[in-house]
Amino acid sequence: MKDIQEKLDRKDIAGFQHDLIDWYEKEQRTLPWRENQDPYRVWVSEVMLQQTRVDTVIPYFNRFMEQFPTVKDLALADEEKVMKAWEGLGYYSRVRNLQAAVKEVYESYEGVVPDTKEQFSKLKGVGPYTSGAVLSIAYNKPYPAVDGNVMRVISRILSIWDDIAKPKTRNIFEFAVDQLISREKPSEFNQGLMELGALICTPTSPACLICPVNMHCSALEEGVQHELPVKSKKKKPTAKSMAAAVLFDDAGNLYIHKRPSTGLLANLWEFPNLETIKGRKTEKEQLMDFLKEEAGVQAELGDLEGTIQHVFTHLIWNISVFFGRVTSVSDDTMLKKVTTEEFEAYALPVSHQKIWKMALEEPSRI
DNA sequence: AACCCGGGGCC
DNA sequence: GGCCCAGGGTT
Repeated sequence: MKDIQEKLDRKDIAGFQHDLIDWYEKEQRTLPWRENQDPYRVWVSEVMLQQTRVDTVIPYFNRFMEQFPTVKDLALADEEKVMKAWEGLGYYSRVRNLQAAVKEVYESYEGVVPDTKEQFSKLKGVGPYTSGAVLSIAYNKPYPAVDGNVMRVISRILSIWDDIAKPKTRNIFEFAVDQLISREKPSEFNQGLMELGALICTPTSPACLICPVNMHCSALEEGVQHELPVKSKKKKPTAKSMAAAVLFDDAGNLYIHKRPSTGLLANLWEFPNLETIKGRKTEKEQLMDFLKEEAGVQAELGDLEGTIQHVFTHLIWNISVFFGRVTSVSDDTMLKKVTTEEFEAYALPVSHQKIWKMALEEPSRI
């Protein structure tokens, strides 16, 4: 940390703050969560923005705020409705934790989002970034909010060569931002850093020529802006073969399954499916056995309708899709029978939305 | 410290 | 196809 301190000692911190904040106040984008400083709105936006781009978040944020405009609304909302509002955003534990935390605020803080680091950081799903971001933006408290954007910007400003993929590296950047941050306008400072990372100091082609803080940038001075930040590579995803069944009965009902409350895609709904293995049995036979022995339904399956590929960060699903007609259901089935109308209210992962889209394109088959 | 947890858009 | 994104929780 000593070398970082020496770099900071050589910086014109007041000038950097001024140039950054001045630029941010002029050039900031109009975004729905910037309409006011309502801590609940800021909080929801920060959770949605975790690992998710601004353009993706905007429509979700607007719909979410229409449905759950206050802490009380979200605290008392039906969990399935909340999941449905998050459908397609990914990282679904974010919204499960958010609702749990908002319930805590409703019950223990009279619905007022706490304004101290100690209290706010204890809430579910609130880590060092989110607590710093919400407390600075909504309550104007001078805490660092170090995300990927900020690590990229600061690694260039100070010419820091530590691997930002390593967890402990974030401490170096929190130390640096803690010394750089404006005590007068911490909200504008933090948002300015992130805005700069999004608009100017981008990963592969930083626009240094028009950067408002280019005269403060060590990487530019050294000509190494394209080499920073240093980030080690992640391993490639592994592939899994799956088979899934879109099942109807003669009354037109669908049969769906709720995923477990932990792990991948927790609490979301899906068409019954299993991981298939190469061997003597065909995929269709494995799926038939699974439906009968595990899922608790007997069904006649058609031929392979098609395949879906879905890529996660660490995983690839190759799903063979079959359509089928349910002939009998056991009492202890793990499937839920729903009408096609009711089906619309259940939150499905995108992979299974793709399967449903296949079914809608072949209505004669089902 | 390493791994898990989604999805989309850009190059 | 690889990389990145306004990260946090679990082990």
